[in-house]
Amino acid sequence: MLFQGEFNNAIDAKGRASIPAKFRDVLSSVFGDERLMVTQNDGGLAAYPIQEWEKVLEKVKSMQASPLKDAINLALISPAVECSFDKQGRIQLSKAQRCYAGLESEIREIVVVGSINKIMIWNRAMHAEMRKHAEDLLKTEPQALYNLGF
Amino acid sequence: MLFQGEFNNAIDAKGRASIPAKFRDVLSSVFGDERLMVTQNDGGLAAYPIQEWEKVLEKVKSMQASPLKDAINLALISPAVECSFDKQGRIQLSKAQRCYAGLESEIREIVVVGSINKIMIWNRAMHAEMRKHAEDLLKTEPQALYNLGF
DNA sequence: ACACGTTTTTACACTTTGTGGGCAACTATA
DNA sequence: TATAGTTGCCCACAAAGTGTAAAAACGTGT
Repeated sequence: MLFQGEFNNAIDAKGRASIPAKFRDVLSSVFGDERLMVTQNDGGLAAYPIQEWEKVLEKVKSMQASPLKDAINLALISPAVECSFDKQGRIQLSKAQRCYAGLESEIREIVVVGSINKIMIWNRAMHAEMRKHAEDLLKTEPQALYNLGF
Repeated sequence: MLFQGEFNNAIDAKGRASIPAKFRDVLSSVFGDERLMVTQNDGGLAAYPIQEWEKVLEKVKSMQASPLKDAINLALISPAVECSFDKQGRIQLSKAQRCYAGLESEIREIVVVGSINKIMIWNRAMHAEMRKHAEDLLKTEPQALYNLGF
């Protein structure tokens, strides 16, 4: 369990998103490298430790050519940008990234979510909606949840 | 029957929730480990002994991909954070957790409820309403209750 | 009902983290 | 070459989290 938990942080007018200190600690202690590869996925931004990103890249490279591989390259690999932290623990998101993730100028509220080997960044309102949908789905499956031990 | 009973405890201004000593005793005597994984569920917070959480995780991991699995990851797994006790028997809840559970700054009153293999934490007012709804439902099923021996 | 030990709450001081703003260097454009 | 926009760096303040101590509340057994 590397990255875990949800954090209600902010993005400032310049597009700098602050990342929880916990996550930075994981980066430097586990990976020894505070850089992140930030790409766009599923309406939000996904930030991978460089090491993890390399692993993903290898796997994609070894796929044989197919429309799926092309789509992965186009939608996930190409948009990825390397980011590092400023002294206040923030990463600078590009305009394209903010645009994709619905983080336009006035919006300050984001959620930073640990997701095992990567860090997700969402517009907070969007994330709340996704969570609501997820919870509605869970409510229709009480038995399944019980069986899983929840 | 591991965790059992309701306790009207408090959460302080910094978001530290005190957990009944009884539950801590169960943690150290049964599990030999006082850490908890605290996640968000159903409007409150659910705290699992690490051992129990691992079991749940294994089961979820072994599910095949599906919308239900995605919902579980989004709503239950990702928000989970490991907590341990301070010297006064309290756990620090994150801002996001308090926000989710309706435990904003001024609210001090919580209920800590034992629920077999996990500990639930609720805003006390919210819990009172849920209980009321539950009781209303029970009134519509007197025969079922009688058959159960109540 | 009382005294004792345990548990819970309150209070305060201190550290860390997060946020906003200013300034200068750099880029791209016209 | 001027201009506007972007990026990085720095500082300072505010908010949040951590730790400790002591008071208050609670429960137990006598």
